Amino acid sequence: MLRLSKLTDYATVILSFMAKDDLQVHAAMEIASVTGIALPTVSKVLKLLVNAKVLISTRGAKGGYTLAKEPSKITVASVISALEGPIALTECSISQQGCEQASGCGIRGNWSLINQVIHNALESVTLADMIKPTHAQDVVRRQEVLIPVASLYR
Amino acid sequence: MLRLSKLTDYATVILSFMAKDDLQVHAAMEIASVTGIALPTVSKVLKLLVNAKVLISTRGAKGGYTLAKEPSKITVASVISALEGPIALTECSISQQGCEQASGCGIRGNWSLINQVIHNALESVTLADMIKPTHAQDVVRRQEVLIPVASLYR
DNA sequence: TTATTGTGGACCATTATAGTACTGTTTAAA
DNA sequence: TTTAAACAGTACTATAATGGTCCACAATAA
Repeated sequence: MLRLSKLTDYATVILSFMAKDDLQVHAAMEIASVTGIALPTVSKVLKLLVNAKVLISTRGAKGGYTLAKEPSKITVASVISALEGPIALTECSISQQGCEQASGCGIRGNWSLINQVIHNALESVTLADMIKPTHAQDVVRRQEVLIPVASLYR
Repeated sequence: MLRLSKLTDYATVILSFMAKDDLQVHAAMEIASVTGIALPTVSKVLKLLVNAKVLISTRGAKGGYTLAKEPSKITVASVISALEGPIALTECSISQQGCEQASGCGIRGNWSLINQVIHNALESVTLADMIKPTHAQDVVRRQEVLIPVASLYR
């Protein structure tokens, strides 16, 4: 369904929480309790975000995670690719290998065009955009009770 | 990986074949042998495309499938949603139900914006666009050997 | 009436995903 | 120097989604 994974969804929730007080160090435990996502799962997501250089980690006591850049420089595209690998709708868009062989297939070239459009769309939205309210109604609703993300998936 | 399913990929291959001689009726068997996709799988895809009103089917002997509209009026978005359901990146974009409850979550409103952008991108590309060569190099390569799609997935 | 062709549903094997656990490494602080 | 806090890496399991196949049924042209 052209859907992104739960982990990616979690990542956006986690990052938007961290973006609220940029620069501050957050431990995995803290993030888990605030977001309502289980600790091991939070850990997994954070690790992936560190590998993708979206976050910076500090080991040891008083350690934790910080944003690697300011929210306005973290793109949605980078978050998605951190969690799900390269953004590419079709198999052949990733491995040029397979595509070369099936070069007779005219369509495949055009998929890359579509990929480009989508990638641009995701590249143009940043974490800073994600945390600011879009619609008037959302502003109103923001004052309501905050429900843990995990409860959505049940 | 934000990837669309194999079946969707097959659908584009099948549709692009059918678009070459619009109006003509093609039996599932014929399509299977031309594309190199197994007959049962082709059938499955065709059935879904009929349900989504992308194709029209004729039963009985000499029956088969035809495009329901001209290629320039069949959008990539309609093909994708035929195979994979509604195009929506996040869970809450589909079921307003769950989203209402978690209205405190500020991010979710912004996902719908991204969804919109992507949907528009996919809506703007038609089957007619898919079958015409995009890049100069593709035109050259088009003369090479044609390899069945199925072989890409192995 | 018969052969041909699509329809609908059910089914199973394979793979991907989500979630968890465990062991190791680093470092602040006592 | 020791200890506890916190991240790192890897491996594992259960569940769900996907891909692929098959069969009994319905429709239609010859």
